Amino acid sequence: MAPRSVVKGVNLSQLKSACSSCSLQELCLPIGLNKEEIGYLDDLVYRKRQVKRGDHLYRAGMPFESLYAVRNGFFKTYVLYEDGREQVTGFQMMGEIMGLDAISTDAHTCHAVALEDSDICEVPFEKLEDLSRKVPALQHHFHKMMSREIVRDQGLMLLLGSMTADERLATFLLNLSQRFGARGYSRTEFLLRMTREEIGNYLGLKLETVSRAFSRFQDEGLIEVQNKAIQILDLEALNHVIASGRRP
Amino acid sequence: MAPRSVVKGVNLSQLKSACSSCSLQELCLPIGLNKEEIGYLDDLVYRKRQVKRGDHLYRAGMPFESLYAVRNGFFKTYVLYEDGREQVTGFQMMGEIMGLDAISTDAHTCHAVALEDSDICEVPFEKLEDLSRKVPALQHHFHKMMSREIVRDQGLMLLLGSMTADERLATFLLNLSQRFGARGYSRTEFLLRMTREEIGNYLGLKLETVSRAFSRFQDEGLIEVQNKAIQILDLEALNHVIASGRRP
DNA sequence: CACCGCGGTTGATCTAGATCAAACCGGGGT
DNA sequence: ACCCCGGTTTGATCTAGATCAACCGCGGTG
Repeated sequence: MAPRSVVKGVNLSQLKSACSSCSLQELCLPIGLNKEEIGYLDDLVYRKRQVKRGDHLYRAGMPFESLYAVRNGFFKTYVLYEDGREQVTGFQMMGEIMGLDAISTDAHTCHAVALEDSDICEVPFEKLEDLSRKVPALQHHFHKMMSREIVRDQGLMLLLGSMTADERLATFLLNLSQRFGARGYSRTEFLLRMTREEIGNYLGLKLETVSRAFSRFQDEGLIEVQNKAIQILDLEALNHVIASGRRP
Repeated sequence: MAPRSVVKGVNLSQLKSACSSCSLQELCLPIGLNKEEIGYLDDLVYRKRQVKRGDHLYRAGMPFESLYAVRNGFFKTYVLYEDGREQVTGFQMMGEIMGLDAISTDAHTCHAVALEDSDICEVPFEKLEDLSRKVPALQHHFHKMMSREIVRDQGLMLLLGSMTADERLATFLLNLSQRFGARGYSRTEFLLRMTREEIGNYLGLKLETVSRAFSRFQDEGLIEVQNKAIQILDLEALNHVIASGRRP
């Protein structure tokens, strides 16, 4: 109720740094909120929770109440269909939002599981809607977030619809590289938190095909793989694989 | 400015029928707006335009100002990538919304072309945001619409990532059937407004594969195809193709 | 310390769908 | 009536990736 809350354990500078370095990057960082408005946000994001590796943050069918922002760690979201088919719909890292799909039906349509010990912020959706009615900048930013998710999915469609295995994997690696880079981590060295099978499922490939593509890239000097540890040796060449690279 | 507008050429009952029968189905029909609120909407949807078959409603890169609701007709949206690759991202019919992807960048990311002479409603996005700040039901409904688009795209991912050609086509036909049905048209007889190539692109298949699948379905008595005219003879069997049907 | 088991790599084969090629069909224009 | 021409069907072949199968390596556990 109190419009601002300077108390409550989180002061402005902490929040600011929380924003830019992790959790609410997507939610609050890019918009020109004034201090008072940031105070609102402080009220909004009320529960910060830990999720252990392997634990589910939510499951399909659970009533939808909140969105979740990854503060730290790594998640996988996936859909399970009646006939047992599974589709990984995304891997979320620090600063990214989960649960947007659930708004449409008031129930989660996918499962979210932590691929490593992670911290999340719970964002009660009703509060977010209330607040975004009062803060146009927040409203607009939220709409952009949803729209960005749609664009992301459309990129995936192209990938799944018309790329070769090598192109898919190169796209995947470059996407991770870019996202790690944007968060201040190395663009060229990182750990894959997911298995080959999960990568394959996400990219519409079998795990053997993923493994072979990794090996091929390594043989050609594009990357260095050691299990989950990836080092990109030649970003340029990896980019080249995608555009007209490896198709006949 | 005027909160309600009983004048302006469109009275309530007309609007109502416009809603349920076509344009704003998705936008206004399902929510419990009161009369005054519907009056607002009347202000909002200000331009109704015709788009001739083959004409583009918008093109990628154009500045984003409005969403568009299909009142009548049939559209295709597609993305063109740098290297010339093309991905059809959807086919929109009466009552469906185009342009949600553009919010994220303030510019359209895809092209929209009419597959037959069509009527659309232009919905200025700024006005929609203004209004949805005043009308919570509208706000929530708009969020649901965006979310539904995300869920739809995730369904496409599963299709593209793990279905056989037959399953894809069956899914496609059943989806059309369901959408036509929901609009009061026949669930079992309709015209395909798009070419085999467009279907193939959408489903991640080549046109020959689409054609062959059509022929196979026809041979097996599931459907009757004559060029663009489709008649579904056995909905049940078509459903069966998808779930465990045609995979080894 | 030996064992187990999961995740990963690698090889050999198989196949759905792509590609190449030819013929067909139907509607609009001269 | 004829001829085009874009869209479609159908056949023959090719191939990327799936499938099947064997093996490796390492981290946890009795």
